[in-house]
Amino acid sequence: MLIKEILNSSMRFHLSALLRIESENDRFMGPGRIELLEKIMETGSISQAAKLMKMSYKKAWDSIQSVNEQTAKPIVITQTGGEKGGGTIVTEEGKQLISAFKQLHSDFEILLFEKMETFLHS
Amino acid sequence: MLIKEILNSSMRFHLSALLRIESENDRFMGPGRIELLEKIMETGSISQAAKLMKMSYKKAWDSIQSVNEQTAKPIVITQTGGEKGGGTIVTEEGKQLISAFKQLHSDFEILLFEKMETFLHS
DNA sequence: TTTCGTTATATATTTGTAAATATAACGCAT
DNA sequence: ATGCGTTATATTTACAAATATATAACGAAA
Repeated sequence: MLIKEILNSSMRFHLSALLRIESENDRFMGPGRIELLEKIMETGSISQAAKLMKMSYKKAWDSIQSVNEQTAKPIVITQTGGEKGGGTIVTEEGKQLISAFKQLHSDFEILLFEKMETFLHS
Repeated sequence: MLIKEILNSSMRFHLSALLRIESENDRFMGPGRIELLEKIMETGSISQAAKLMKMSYKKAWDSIQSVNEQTAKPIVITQTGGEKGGGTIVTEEGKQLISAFKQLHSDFEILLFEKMETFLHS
């Protein structure tokens, strides 16, 4: 008997996987941090990026702090004070990291779909 | 510049993905539920299985309830009262589901490792 | 009919995480 | 000097999820 015959046929099932890169103790990169970095690129500010995502400033700050602590080259550079009160930019290395992770992520989405088909017919 | 050169070289990074099968509203199957089903097979009891996993009985019961509600064929069969007070068995369909999910999961472990290598050298 | 260990169910408590709040520090510009 | 909007940091509050607790129901066996 196939797996799909065991499942409730009126329901639609799918495979989900929250893809993350982790180091020994800490998480390093995932969809949430990617979105945060992209919003920082757009706005030039941690606080505005957090607001756009409806994320607390503290969580946003902790996140970018964590990312920067796990890289040899800084991913974002923050400036306190100054003309506009300060701001944050994403470095070239940061942009490369975003791009590589998004590629990885989309590759995985495809794999998830393929593997689910195999599973249902096993 | 390669991604691996951006990361802190003294840390070890890996790709993680909590693999789950979900329906529209509910989760269906994941590593926790697989372990629970296996422990039920071993002990013949939800309460003993929960104790082995240090899971609350309620969570265990809710989980197997949820699984059974999402299948055409029952995955576990529970009996209330009787000689030993009752008990729970995993059906043949349940055993097949466990086997298929574990295969899927181990396939993915390999893919995760391979994709991480590609990522680091991109 | 009493005992037993289990399933079944509801309610209360605890715990952990996230968010909210408050405040200080910063540095350019006016 | 003062104001501004931001980063930086600590503390408090709120919420959600898991756990703990309590109790009823069950049915075979003694």
